[in-house]
Amino acid sequence: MESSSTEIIVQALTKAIVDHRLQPGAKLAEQKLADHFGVSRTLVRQALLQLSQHQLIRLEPARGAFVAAPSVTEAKDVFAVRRMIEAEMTRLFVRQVTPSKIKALKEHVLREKKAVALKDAAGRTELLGDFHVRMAELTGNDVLAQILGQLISRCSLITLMYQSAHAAEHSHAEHEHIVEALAAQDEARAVKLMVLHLQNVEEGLMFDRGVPSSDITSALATS
Amino acid sequence: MESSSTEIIVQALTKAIVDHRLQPGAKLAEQKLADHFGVSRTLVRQALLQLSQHQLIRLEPARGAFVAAPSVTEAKDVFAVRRMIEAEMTRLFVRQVTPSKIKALKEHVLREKKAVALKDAAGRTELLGDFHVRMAELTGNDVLAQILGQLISRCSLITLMYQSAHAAEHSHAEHEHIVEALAAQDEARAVKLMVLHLQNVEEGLMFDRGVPSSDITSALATS
DNA sequence: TCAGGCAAAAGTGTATACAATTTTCAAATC
DNA sequence: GATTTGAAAATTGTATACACTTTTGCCTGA
Repeated sequence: MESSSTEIIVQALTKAIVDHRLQPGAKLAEQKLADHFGVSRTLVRQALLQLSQHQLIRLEPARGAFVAAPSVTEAKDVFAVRRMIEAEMTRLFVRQVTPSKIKALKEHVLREKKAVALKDAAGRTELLGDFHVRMAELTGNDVLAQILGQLISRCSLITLMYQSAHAAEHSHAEHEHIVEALAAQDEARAVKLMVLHLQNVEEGLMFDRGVPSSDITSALATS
Repeated sequence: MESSSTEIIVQALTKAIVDHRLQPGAKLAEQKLADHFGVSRTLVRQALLQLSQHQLIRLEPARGAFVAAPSVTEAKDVFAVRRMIEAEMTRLFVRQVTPSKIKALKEHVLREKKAVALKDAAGRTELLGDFHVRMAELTGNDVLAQILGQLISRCSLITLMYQSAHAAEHSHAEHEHIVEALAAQDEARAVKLMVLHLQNVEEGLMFDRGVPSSDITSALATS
């Protein structure tokens, strides 16, 4: 079990969903995916089961798999949990900061800068999320990194549904400031900046704009 | 998809693992489970895949499924994350506390008292964990409840591997004190008690005692 | 007695077959 | 023209078949 074929399908679909190539509400038919990946439906179903546990798709009994369309409530809940975890994570990070850890974060922020400069929307969103996961990994707590990774991938979907075009550049600048505070071992400032950063990201989302019904979206996409 | 047969198998195996009827390291052969539940291996495999994502079992390629045996490092990581989340959760709870929420928690603590009195070890462990999930649910943040639920079920496995016989009663008393602080809307005290409680639980675990190798355990268990 | 090796048995990984349900779409009815 | 109906097509849910890997256990030879 735990074959790598299944893992490849999960990765590919995750990327397609997070990159917004598959719109929220889109149907994922098993046989079509099986043909595309050159495997049987068995492996596709394994992959879909995993994706549903990651909350990236929704499985409706006897109807199939659909790309998830997180509700505004769910979006706010995810961000609330992220603030809880990341505020404490930031404290933990400051307490055990080392030059090499700061170096690792600075290198990551540099990659972000390049992605922003290149107007690479998909890669940018991914890197902006990875900053937080990288921080978690650097604390040495694997469970923390895993839990946060889950939340971030759910955020990606939310972000891509609701985020305005210009909000992303803000995030990058805020990451830079957070790293500075971490380097200075200024716990209070680092925590404050992190919480503020997450609030900014959440507030930058346009929850007021009408969320397109998934069915309508699909209809328009195929017409 | 998402049939209820699979869900039944997941529930049954989860309970068996958390209740310690299946020891860490025990092999879960697909055909035996299929026979036991009266279904084909297909559904068993779906269930095992889910359990592996919940970290309750380990899947080894071409070798099969084994009940997870969390390492000491992983145990400490899980508790560290729980402290992060639950400290903030307690703050959130106090800020939006209502009489009916306190009532709900008090009723839960009462059920704990009964389980402790009855020396019902399995039900006791379950209820002690559920206290924290119930708190999360009462904050109205479903994502929080879901994430914490995951961590708690991992803790159950850890607790059952390492917890001393007498540590459980402490937890119950501490839950009572936490509820009192919540009812008094004393945020600082509630948070302090919660963090202390989690530290006590973790320190009550006997990490120093030799962790039996899973294979040896199985061998001795069947002899 | 014990280590090594080989064949049989058991178990997992993937594909396919078939049953059950949903979707589609055209014909019939109002 | 809109709505209902019903059969065909498509799709999902579950079981089974088969290839491949691992485990088991006996047999051999030192």
